[in-house]
Amino acid sequence: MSGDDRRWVLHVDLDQFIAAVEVLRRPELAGRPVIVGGRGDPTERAVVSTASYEAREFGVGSGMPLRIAARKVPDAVILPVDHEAYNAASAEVMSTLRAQPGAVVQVLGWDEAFIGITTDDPEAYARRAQAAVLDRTALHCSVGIGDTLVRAKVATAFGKPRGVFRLTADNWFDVMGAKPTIELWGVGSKISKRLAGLGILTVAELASADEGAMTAEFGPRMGLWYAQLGRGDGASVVDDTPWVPRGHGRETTFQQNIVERAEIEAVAQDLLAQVLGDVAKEGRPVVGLGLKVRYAPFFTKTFTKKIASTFDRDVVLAKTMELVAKIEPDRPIRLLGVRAEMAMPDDAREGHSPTRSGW
DNA sequence: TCTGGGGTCCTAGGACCC
DNA sequence: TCTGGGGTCCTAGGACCC
Repeated sequence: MSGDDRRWVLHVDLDQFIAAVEVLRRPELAGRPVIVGGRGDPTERAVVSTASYEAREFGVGSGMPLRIAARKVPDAVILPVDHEAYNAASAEVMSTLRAQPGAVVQVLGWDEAFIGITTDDPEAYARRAQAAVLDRTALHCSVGIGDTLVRAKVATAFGKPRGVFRLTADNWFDVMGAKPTIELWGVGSKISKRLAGLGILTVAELASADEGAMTAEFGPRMGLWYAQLGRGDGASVVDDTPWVPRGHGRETTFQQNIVERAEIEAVAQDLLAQVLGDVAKEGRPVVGLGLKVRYAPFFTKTFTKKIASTFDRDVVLAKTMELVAKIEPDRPIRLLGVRAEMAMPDDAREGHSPTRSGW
């Protein structure tokens, strides 16, 4: 250990993770445009989960309707989503990261994680982590290095693919200051438009935005949060406290819109049974229910209901059907979703497990 | 061109109580 | 009569992320 040891946040992000996992088990696909989404049938209602870099050249990206993606890349290989395969690959990646010396690992999703470390050479540490992941899983990743979680997360994009990039208070404004606000993590199309309405177009402008104007527009919490985001400031401690899920939900989009009451009720019961299966694994009681309805062509409505804490399936079913009864009759729906909120254990009170507002 | 599925967190506004 | 004030809980919806 030298006197230059400092705490760093690393953000590790696998490159085209889902497509890469598919290519690994089907090596003949290497170099071809691969698109993974839905059940792999581009005539169905579904969207792209991940496209390989070869497919991205044609303008295909995550979230795009599969139908459109197939049209853009006529000779693409289109594959169904295989959760089990990605779970297994993800578990190997995360265990490799946890095995790095001194690493505190906070998993963000299938294909990304923060690592908290103390070192005098974060780039060297990042390169060793990349090599370890490649050696163990044959998957490539990019690493962002930062002095806060936000800066590390944003840095990763500049390291892609297979690279390393460092973003700290020293170079944040040089790198990000002139960029549009939508490039920040947590600012999407809606918020960036509202910011533009306040005359805030760039990250630098957001960083120095008037606090009063921000809280007036977005509320006391989010207003200050967005301004902080513009500065890249915020938490710098990686938290490896195990995640405690707040609830579980299932939803399904119908290939043809449905309207029959009996059919809607049957689907709701089926979704609820799946949800309760997931909930049962947690061994925690249900304290709330939610029903999501997307009326055709595209208008979403949600109904929620708090209930007395219960494990009783009949009670939960009856309460769910009360929500189903609120669905407008004779109006075609394209999506139905059911969600159950669970009681939080005492040791996972607010502030204990990580939350976005803590970043 | 037509928009999945699984999540989290925040806010506005109404209901209700004292 | 132009109709308090504060607090809490609940519902619905918005926004974002992977």
